[in-house]
Amino acid sequence: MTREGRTTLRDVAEAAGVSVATCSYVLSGRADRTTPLPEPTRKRVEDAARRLGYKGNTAARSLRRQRSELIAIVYAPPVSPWLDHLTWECEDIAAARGYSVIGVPVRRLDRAAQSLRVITRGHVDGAIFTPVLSDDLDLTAARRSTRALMAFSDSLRMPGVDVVRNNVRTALAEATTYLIDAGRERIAYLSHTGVQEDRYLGYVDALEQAGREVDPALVRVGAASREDAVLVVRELLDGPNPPDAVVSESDRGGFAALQAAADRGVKVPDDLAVIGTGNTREATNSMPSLTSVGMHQLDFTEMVEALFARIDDPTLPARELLMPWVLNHRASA
Amino acid sequence: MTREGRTTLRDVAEAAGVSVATCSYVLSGRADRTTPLPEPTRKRVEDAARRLGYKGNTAARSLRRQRSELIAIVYAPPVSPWLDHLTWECEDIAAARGYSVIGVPVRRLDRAAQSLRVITRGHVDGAIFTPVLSDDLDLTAARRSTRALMAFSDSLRMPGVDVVRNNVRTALAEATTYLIDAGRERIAYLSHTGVQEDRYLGYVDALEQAGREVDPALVRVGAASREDAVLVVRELLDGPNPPDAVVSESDRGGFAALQAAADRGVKVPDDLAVIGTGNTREATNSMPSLTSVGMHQLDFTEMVEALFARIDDPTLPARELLMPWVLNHRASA
DNA sequence: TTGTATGCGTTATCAG
DNA sequence: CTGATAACGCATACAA
Repeated sequence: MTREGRTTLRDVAEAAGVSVATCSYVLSGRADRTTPLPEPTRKRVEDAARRLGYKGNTAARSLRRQRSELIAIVYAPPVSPWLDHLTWECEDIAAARGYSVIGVPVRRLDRAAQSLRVITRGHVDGAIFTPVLSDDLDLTAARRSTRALMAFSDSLRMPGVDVVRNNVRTALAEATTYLIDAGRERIAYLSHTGVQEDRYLGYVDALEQAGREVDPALVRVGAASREDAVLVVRELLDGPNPPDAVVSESDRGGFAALQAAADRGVKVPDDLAVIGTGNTREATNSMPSLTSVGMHQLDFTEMVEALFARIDDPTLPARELLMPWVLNHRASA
Repeated sequence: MTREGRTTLRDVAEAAGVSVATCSYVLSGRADRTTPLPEPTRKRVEDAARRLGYKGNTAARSLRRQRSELIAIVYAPPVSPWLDHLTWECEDIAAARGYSVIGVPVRRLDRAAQSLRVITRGHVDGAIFTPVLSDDLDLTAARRSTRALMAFSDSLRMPGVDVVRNNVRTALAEATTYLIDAGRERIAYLSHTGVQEDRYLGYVDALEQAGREVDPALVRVGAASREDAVLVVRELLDGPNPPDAVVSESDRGGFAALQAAADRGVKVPDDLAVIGTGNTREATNSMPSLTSVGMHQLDFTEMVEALFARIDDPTLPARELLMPWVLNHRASA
């Protein structure tokens, strides 16, 4: 042990009676070299490494190799099942390639630079920016510091970064239009944090196209959690002019609306139609099941593969992946 | 730009016409040196850095300084509001000290080593292991590789790692006993993933102390998501011998029980008492509000401070923090 | 006040 | 088949 108790490669080398170069070769150097296996010494090294509990040092390794074998998922709390799903699909694919995945929470935009240091100064080989953030953050620094960048965004267009288009705006317009066509008169909009501009605009688009005005009293900013959102919807329902439909920016808000309706004895979908966003798996199981705008089914494989393709070869032309959102009809609307 | 487009300190030095040492001094070296400020050149360096978009390189810096200014929160999906809360409290305190926080998801225990490489081989200055994981993972490697380790666990006892005791087992026993004393006959237990052994044991303890047997039919492993849990509870309620009380390992499960009861027209708490675990903020807002076992209020400040104290001085004696769980009475039981 | 030299732990290159 | 040796990018002690 050299300094602070951490076992270094030199410790292993001394214990095994060989050079550090040899240790590095047998321990980390892929056996892809011409020489197959130096059987006799190999075991000595491996034993020594195990005995000393050698774990390697990522900082040194990635400094030398210019690779960290790490990818990051950048997200804005609160967390969601959607994020969970994305994370585990990433992890599965990453694990198969020897990569690990970390999450990078960005809570406050004014502090984003600090949170993103892992990306901008660190050595993350690739990063995925989830929906809201892709549009609110300046990704130039991140792009220069990583081999690959993937962003969920319908507007972003940046050389060298792959992007996932969700056509959120048109999808929410479609959902709203569906409600209009079904004869709903007072369609409320339940937003999340106020930043998901695109989704809200889809709602506005549909109203305008139908020659209606946006009623500010029907547009509510829900809180982060489901139970908080319930309060908001209850308030709506208790008001003088309750809505006969709710479009929510998230499934979470959709469930909240269902729950608030149940609390107040409002029948869904007869008295209140509810449409969520995200099309999470839970939408199928709620009572009643939740009509939801979103990907028909969650599958990020293609996206993650594309990320790794670019990690392997950053000169690849920027791709534009389509993961279209559709209106998934269920019982609530 | 030296190699692949990343601006290095040398680039800045050349552009500014000074040495790298000087650049390092003005850009990163805390001005704690005796000399206050070399005003004239300083600006030149800073300008050059900005112009070239210099961002530094964590790998090199932490290799040299033996510090990464990074702390990790290790968790097992699914994510929860609890985790969100912990994360942002960490982030607040961390930001004030120039640190960033990352999340490390550990989905599969058999792949934990891979996921934890960031901790064991990487340069994370400190790590927080959240409840379930603290007991299922071998933390020795992690301890040797970080300056500070904090674990939520009632059983763990490891030199050099600080630990948060929650007395989960006795707390869940207390909750169950409360139900027994209230005359509940068939108390179901809704578990999460089957691994939260301690919580379940609390339930068992209480039953045994009351001279009752555990009815396997009343112990259900709920799914990860809320809507899945609803299905489980509905099934219970539809069974031949429905429970008159539910103890859930999480608030999520508690909400699910409330919802299932509403679906089935079962009155809470008259026909069915419900107690959740975690005492999340949402428990106050549900309808009816959810009685929940957990910290009276979520406040991780002391814990995070302790983590940083150990980062500053790893030789500190291991601390044992108490964040006692109590039964928070509300309308559902 | 600024520059030179050295090393952090690892891997890649190239001799022996 | 193994071992010197030289970087990777940065920060510090020390010399100028």
